[in-house]
Amino acid sequence: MVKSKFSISLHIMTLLAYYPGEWHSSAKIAESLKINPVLVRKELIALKSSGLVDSKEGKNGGVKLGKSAKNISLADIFEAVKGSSHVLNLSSNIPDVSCKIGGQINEKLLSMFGEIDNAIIDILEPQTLEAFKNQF
Amino acid sequence: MVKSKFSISLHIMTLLAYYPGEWHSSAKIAESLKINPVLVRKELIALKSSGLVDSKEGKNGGVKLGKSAKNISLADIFEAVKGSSHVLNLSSNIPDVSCKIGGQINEKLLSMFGEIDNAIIDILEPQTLEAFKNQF
DNA sequence: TTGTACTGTAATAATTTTAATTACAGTAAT
DNA sequence: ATTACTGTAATTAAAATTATTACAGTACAA
Repeated sequence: MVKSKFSISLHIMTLLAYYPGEWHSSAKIAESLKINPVLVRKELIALKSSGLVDSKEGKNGGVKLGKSAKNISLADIFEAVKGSSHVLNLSSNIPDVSCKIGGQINEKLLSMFGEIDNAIIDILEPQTLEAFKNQF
Repeated sequence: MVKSKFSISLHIMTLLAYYPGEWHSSAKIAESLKINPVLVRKELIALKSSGLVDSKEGKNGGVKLGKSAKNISLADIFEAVKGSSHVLNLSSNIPDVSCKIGGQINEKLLSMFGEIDNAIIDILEPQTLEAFKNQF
């Protein structure tokens, strides 16, 4: 998981929650986040497939929340962004498999990464997008 | 925090715990992890300054655990690696500060990142390096 | 007292990852 | 038809990560 994607997606979702009911174009969102519109549209792919946002093509199109901010938790956003990856990574190189530790450590690490992801989900679960946007 | 550094440091620490009492050279460690020896020595900087490893210069030098694996938790290693950074990051660009949300979101995100780091520490705290290395 | 095998660290190069840009087909409103 | 969007692919640019090279400093040991 790219470490800054959660920040970007949560920022997008907060904008949508702050101005509910409106269709937001990726260009306007990108202007606010100061990132490229194509990157916004790419971030939206995961959020859409999780049902967190709806999009409309064509003139006056854009994106809006797929459900009420009260019914979206920050864990929902985190899980959408994370997908099947983890917040932590293995080393890019495969360790020496002839070594007792090197041959087995990656599987142990991967299961630990799953626990770590779940610990993050647990603390984000009770936090709603509604409450988050109301801070602003 | 670089996402793969925890994996690298934990692998190093596991090797040291598996063969306690010996001085391990960065070259041997690097060979086992299949990474560059200089990268190993750089990883060791944080582990040394946290007292988790001792090092010895000169011939027959190397590194070994700074204390018993029973007294090292995986959280100790995580915190050493993490330092003052977070596992998640802000977007690399500064959002539009004239926007109600853009002007304030980074501080909210940073405090959330602190909570996330702490949640990880909480689940790693009860896990000792001794128990981890005994899996192999 | 010299050779050997290390750490520590800096500087640079190579590689990989991430983000930006360009381009354009498809869609829908007007 | 024109305009303003999404969706997506392809390419380029920039940034981050990792590897490599180099060498001063240290300690052991012949």
